[in-house]
Amino acid sequence: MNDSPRRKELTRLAAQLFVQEGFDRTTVRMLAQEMGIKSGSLFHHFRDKQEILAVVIEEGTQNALALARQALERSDPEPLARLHALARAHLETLLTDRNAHVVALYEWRRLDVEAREHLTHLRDAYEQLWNEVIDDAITAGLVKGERALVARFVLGALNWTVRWYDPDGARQPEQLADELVTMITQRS
Amino acid sequence: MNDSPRRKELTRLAAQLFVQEGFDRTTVRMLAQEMGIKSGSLFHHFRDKQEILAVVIEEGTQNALALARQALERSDPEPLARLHALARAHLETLLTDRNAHVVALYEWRRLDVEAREHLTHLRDAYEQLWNEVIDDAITAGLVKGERALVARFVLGALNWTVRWYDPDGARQPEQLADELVTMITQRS
DNA sequence: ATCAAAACCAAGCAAGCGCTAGTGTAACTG
DNA sequence: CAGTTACACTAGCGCTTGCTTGGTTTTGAT
Repeated sequence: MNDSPRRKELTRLAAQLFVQEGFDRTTVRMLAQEMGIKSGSLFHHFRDKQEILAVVIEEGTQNALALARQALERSDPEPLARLHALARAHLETLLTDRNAHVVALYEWRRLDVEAREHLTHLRDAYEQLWNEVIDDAITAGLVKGERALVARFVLGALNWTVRWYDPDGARQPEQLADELVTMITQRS
Repeated sequence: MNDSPRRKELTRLAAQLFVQEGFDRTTVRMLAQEMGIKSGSLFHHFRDKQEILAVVIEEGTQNALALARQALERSDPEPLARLHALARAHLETLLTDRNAHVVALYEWRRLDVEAREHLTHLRDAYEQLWNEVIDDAITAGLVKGERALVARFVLGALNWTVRWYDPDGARQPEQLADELVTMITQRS
């Protein structure tokens, strides 16, 4: 189908409900009510319930990928600066576009096979950015460890923030990113 | 209810199904079939479906807590040794008792209020162990950062392993734990 | 003013859901 | 041996689910 503005808005609402209730417990009737239409009308915008999930996750991932690339382009080419930039970009999308990413993290397994394959490619592209940046950081002696493991540990630490981060708290996403980089980099 | 050996076995099977299908998509009929009984008989062992989830998570958490305490008791009292010991214990339970922990991580929100409160206390007790160990590591100058943030980053990195770790791969859980500790500790 | 496309609605189907009621039976317990 | 308990069964109730159908209204370009 298309990507009309109406559909964008519906997707945003769906993401919110999926976070609140979980994908399986969110009924098409709940979705429709939140959108101010009847449950039957929902299938004019989306082929089926699964597609809504796929669209929510796709949009979040595309967004993250775009922001990460932008951040790297604008960054100082020094390995440490790039590491900071990518970590900040990651946390910023994660915590502002939070709903979509929580859904991506928690409901990934509910995607059907085709959607999962498509989105896996997107996610791989995103992780490739991390691999490069971390490779450089290790080569420069900033970080100790194997690339593959470091990347996974770092992404784990960052993604885990959606579980405890309080947006109303005093701390900004950037500060979190800097703290993480501090933790894993060696004193020069 | 009790904690008969039969119930233990049923719990183990339930955990496996919950991981495969997710809690909501796992029907009582599926559970019963996997257990070799009819769906009605299931409610002789568990009050309702929710209770099965609670029991699965409780058992996993109790196990992790016991193992962590044991590991700390046996460990050399040096901060670095304790950090290693706790990380190893964490990954060992996480990856051997994997099903229960995946359920705990993914289906926590499906718990009803009472169960969630009870299990939150258990989890807090577990995290308290981490807080102490990390506090000592920071004081000893092994790790840079704030205690609260370091603990959350480390737990995130460790828990994330359930998403990518391949038990048939060459790497042992202990090695992973050591790699993580290497990454976050400062060269002496 | 016209008319196609887009958006919506009322009604409901077929399937599946968690759970209950009532019964049978074999194994323990006094 | 009578009584109790543990465990399983059959049958199905009441309800919700995702989705379809067939038709109506709204919108916007010409």
